[in-house]
Amino acid sequence: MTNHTTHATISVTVDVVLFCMYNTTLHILLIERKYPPYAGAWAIPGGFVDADESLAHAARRELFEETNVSDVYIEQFYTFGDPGRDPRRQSVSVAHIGLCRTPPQLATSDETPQVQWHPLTQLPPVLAFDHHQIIAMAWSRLQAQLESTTIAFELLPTQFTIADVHHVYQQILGESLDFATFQRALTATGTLIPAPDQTQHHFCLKPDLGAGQFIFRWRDARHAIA
Amino acid sequence: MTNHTTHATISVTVDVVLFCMYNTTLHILLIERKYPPYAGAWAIPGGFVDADESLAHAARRELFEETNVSDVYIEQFYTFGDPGRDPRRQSVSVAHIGLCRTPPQLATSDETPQVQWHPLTQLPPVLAFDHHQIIAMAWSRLQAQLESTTIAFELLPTQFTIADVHHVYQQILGESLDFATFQRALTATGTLIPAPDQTQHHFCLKPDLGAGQFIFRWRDARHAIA
DNA sequence: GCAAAAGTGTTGCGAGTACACCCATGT
DNA sequence: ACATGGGTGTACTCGCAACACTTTTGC
Repeated sequence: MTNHTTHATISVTVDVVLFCMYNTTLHILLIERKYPPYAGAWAIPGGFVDADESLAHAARRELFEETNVSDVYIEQFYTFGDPGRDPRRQSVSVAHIGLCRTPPQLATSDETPQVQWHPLTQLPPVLAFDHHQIIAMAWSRLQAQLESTTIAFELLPTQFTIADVHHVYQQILGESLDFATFQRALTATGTLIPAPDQTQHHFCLKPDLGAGQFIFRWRDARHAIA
Repeated sequence: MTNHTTHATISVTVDVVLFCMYNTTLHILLIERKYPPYAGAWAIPGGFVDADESLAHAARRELFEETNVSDVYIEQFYTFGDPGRDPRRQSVSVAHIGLCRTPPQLATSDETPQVQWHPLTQLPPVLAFDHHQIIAMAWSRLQAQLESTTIAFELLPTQFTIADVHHVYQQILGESLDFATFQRALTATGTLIPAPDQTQHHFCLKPDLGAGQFIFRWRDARHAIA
């Protein structure tokens, strides 16, 4: 912060690993690159940060421009800046996790001929840049946050059954969980309230939940993650 | 990643919140800024990323140039990029946690008239830029990692007693922990081995520990964090 | 329509476990 | 001062099974 000499010109980009429940399994959104480098390869959406724009805003904007997806939950999780990760120039990518509730309407643009959901367990063997690493880290971060945040509910409608939540947790963790125990642990968080205008069995999250108010205590889930 | 138009020129900087046990309590390293903006205010060390340099390398280099501290553990934790966080220009700061084992020899430079340890619980009321927020987030991340990583051992010599570890954990969490329970939980991780060339009561970490191999299971510690 | 089936939420129980607390011992 | 173990009582976890209720399905 005190260096007054000239410094390197580095591009600042944002990338988004967008998760969604699609056909009852966890998918992420990939686009096909039109131009080199990695022309024809699949990549996660992303692009340059504009002037006077926050990182989260840039992530949402690029996602919308390239895939027509809007209204998603966005959360930054890591920044990738190894020299050589972009063969053209030195570039730093602030990577984000994106979660959306129901598969939104996709649309291609001039720049992105293909936009498609891919099952998390069957990704294309080669991806552009270091995107394989970014996706792996996004998934692992998503798993780690299940215990302490309500992040999984961003993959569900605002009203949901406990069975829905159970299914999402199983998908993210990649293992099956005893339902009764899951249900107890979930209600024990004290963050669920019955959905107002719905038939039975539907709940929604308490509004204005602060950070750290959601504690999902489940010992064996922690075992499995580690 | 596909945008070929010109884009904003954004500075990429790194900042380091360097933790250290100093006089048996947890301190962080601050420098006094010499030039505007925030001339005279305290700040965490940091600066611009050079050409063909990784982010971690930049963090280590800036830390050394500004404070003469080297050989520290560095780990990235968040990137701050709100417009306006630097009044001069749009700038993105990739923030890092730094941990060092014993208070190293400090040295000022032309650019940094003052380099000093500050107790984490008594920071100067005003800090440069958004550094207060950065420090708060670094501390909270450090706490969260105690359960699942060996990060706390980076604050200790390579050989240590269990009481040393106990003390560090208490400092980071800001609360006292029952020693007997702590000792049992720590040895239960199976990651400690007796120190080779030392008198009794000294241990060191198992070498080549992989990620996820350290699980510190302690219910009430989790209670307190949340 | 009606009965069977499937889905959903809830409760009880028992075996095993984790934990806090205190103290004793050896080094 | 440090590491270690014992002992105890409490509280909790988890998986399994059973049950009540609703919605859907099939005939």
